[in-house]
Amino acid sequence: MINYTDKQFQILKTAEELFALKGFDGTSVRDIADEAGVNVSMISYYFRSKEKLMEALFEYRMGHIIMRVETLLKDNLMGPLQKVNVLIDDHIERVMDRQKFYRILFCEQILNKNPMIIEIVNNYKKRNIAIITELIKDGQKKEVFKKKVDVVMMLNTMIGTVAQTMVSLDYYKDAHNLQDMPDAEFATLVKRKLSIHIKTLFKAILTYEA
Amino acid sequence: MINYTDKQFQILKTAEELFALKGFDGTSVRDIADEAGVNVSMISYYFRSKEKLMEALFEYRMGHIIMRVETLLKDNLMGPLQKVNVLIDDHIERVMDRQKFYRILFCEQILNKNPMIIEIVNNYKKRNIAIITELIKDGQKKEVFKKKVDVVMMLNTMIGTVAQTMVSLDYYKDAHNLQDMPDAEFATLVKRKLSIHIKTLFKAILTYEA
Amino acid sequence: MINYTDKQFQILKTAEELFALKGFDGTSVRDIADEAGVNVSMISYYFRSKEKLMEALFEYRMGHIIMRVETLLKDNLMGPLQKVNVLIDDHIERVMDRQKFYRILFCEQILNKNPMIIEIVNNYKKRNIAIITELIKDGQKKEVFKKKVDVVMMLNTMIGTVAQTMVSLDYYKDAHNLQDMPDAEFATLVKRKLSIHIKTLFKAILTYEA
Amino acid sequence: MINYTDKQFQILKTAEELFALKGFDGTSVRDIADEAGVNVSMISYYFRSKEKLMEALFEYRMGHIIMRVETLLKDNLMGPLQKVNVLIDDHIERVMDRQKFYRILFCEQILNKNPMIIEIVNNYKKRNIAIITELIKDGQKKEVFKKKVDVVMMLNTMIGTVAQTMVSLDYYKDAHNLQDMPDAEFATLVKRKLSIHIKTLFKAILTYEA
DNA sequence: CATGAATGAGTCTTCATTCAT
DNA sequence: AATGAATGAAGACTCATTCAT
Repeated sequence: MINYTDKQFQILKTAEELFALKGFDGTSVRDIADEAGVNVSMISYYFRSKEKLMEALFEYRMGHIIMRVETLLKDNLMGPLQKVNVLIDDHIERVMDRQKFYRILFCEQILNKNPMIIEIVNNYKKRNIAIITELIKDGQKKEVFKKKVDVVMMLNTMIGTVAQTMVSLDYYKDAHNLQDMPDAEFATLVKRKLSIHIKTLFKAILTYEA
Repeated sequence: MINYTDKQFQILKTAEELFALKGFDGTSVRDIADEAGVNVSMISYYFRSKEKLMEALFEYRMGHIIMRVETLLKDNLMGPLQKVNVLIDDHIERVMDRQKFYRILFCEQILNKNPMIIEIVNNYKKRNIAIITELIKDGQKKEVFKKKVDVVMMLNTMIGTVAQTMVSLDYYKDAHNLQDMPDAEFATLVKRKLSIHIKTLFKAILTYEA
Repeated sequence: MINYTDKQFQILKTAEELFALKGFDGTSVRDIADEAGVNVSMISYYFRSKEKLMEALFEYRMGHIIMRVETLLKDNLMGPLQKVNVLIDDHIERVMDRQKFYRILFCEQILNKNPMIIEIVNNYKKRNIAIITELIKDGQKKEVFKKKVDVVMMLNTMIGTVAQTMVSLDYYKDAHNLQDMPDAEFATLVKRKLSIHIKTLFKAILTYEA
Repeated sequence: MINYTDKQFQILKTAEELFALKGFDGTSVRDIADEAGVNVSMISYYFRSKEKLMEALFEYRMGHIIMRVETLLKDNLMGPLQKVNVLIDDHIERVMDRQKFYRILFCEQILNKNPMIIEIVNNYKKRNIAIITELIKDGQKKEVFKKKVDVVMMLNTMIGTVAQTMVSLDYYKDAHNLQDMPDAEFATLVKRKLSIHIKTLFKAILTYEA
């Protein structure tokens, strides 16, 4: 994990903002430099190229994410379902709190142009699947979970539902006339809705007999 | 619905291909022209601008989509759950068969730069919600569905799960060592998996008492 | 003098309008075609090229002008000063009534890119000088005009004053709060002002002893 | 008043040259760049756009002009007519010495497309009228000038005569077989002719009783 | 005779990057 | 270490004209 100076971090943050807003190709290094209040040449100087800047952003954000997940499941006091629920909340929390970055992530995943980023994303996915698989096997052994569970689909539902909810936030706000609700309150509302919804889904897949 | 000449359609198709692959801003009109085997100026000539080309693509694809949905639910022989299942299969079918277009759609939805496209998408979403809401009310009246159903979340799950599955296809293929499976067969496999998965989820939300 | 069909004349008229408004290079053949309600290819078809269209316009307008001047001075009942005054009024009338064309003419004269047009203009100027010189010599013989008269400067004053007045019309209207005066009335007003002004100037140069 | 670097000034000068020769729309930024010996992108880099380059040129030249006029009339030793004469000579000098710029100015005035330039020109005109009006009122108070004077027409005559003379220089040279006269000498000749001519005109309008 | 489709050269501008300092 | 100037390549788009029908 590289330690960035204030200026470097400022660039990174601005890049995240603009990439999320206008896409990688829709954002010029000049845009970033202007918005960040630094000279254009600084970007090449610090990050080598626009592409490497993007990769630096991914490394920075993904690094932080992975570290958080690690410790979460070592707890021995929680049951399997409880752990799954924690995982769900953790994911919701993470995505909703880092919406800008996740917008970039989803876009990049769709286009999958940059192989370096694809690899980062795939590694992350692999880890997640491994962890969840482990968890579920444990739950099956303890006979809390049913035998046939499609982990990949389950994850796709979690990730996809949260993503789709995130990109529809504006629409949701408009549709429910919540324009005046404070952002923080609205975020909490959505998170709670998501949490209940996905937990219900997962419980259905994992525990009920079809 | 405009009738396109062969050449115009060729451009439209190529644009879809490249936009899906490299994004709107990552694709130059020259790329499209070269790939489509036409002169660069033809694009401006036929579609006025790169942006209008994109919009033309959206109008073309969305027009076709909307027409299909319309007739689907007028059938009176099917029960509410059956209709929901038909809707799910229709959505899966549509997205998986038009992956390129849906990649563009998801990207645009994330970035939401072009207001004209946002409107098209929102209208589509509004229609879908209206249709499903109608369907569910009918099911509730007939006492097949439970009382409290969050339609928006349900749709987000359907759309999100399919989307997430689509963008993970490569990963999925690799993870399951299915590189040698013929594309058509693989597509059928994924569609079936998705169908079962989402139907299970929906049945749980709609019918089981929590 | 070529006889133009309705369509050809329509093009010619539209070209005059647009050349006067946006200059030759600022006007595209497509602009002209659209405004004239004809197909783009018609312009090349009828006039060979954009440049030839301009030349056709000049031939058409200049031809008409020359014809009018010709007969004006054969009258034997008018004295020399009276004839000069008629010439002044004729010039004012012509320029003010064909402002669009004269805008093009002045611009082309300033830039003098097209040699063919320069020649047309120079021929016209030569004729004017010849006629006036003749007139003045006659006046000098009759001892109505003083001996030393700079014909070229005199003409420059007439042409220049009218031109400068024409291009300043908008400013003039604004400066004198005449925005509400009907166009025809305003035109008459300006013409009268110009007429008196230039006649006064010419009388001073031609008759008074300095 | 911006201070331009050598390179920027070189571009400005070349632009003036080419705009005067081929008009604004007839001159491409590539023309300017090539002629000025700089990279094409430098023009956008320094001046933002071709249009802004034109405006920069106008600001530069008009700024210099206005500064000169300012001090001219504060002199208390000259009489009103003398001051008018100084003004005439100043105008002649200015236009003849900056022919290129004034060609552009006249063209722009004719087409009046760029509102920013129109404003600059109108302001200049307003100032001139104000100054001259002041001068003439003074002359009337001192009973050197007659009561009724049309200041606007007077200015139109001065400006128009000089302009018309300038654009006819080539013709004039040819007509009088002065092709061999050195440029400087020819310029002096024309300036003197113009000076005498316009002073005569103005004296007639201002002092003689009609 | 008249025209809609088509084109390649050209338009201005912006791009990410490099260079000299 | 940091930066303002500079650049060539590429961006989308418009141009006047031609050609097949």
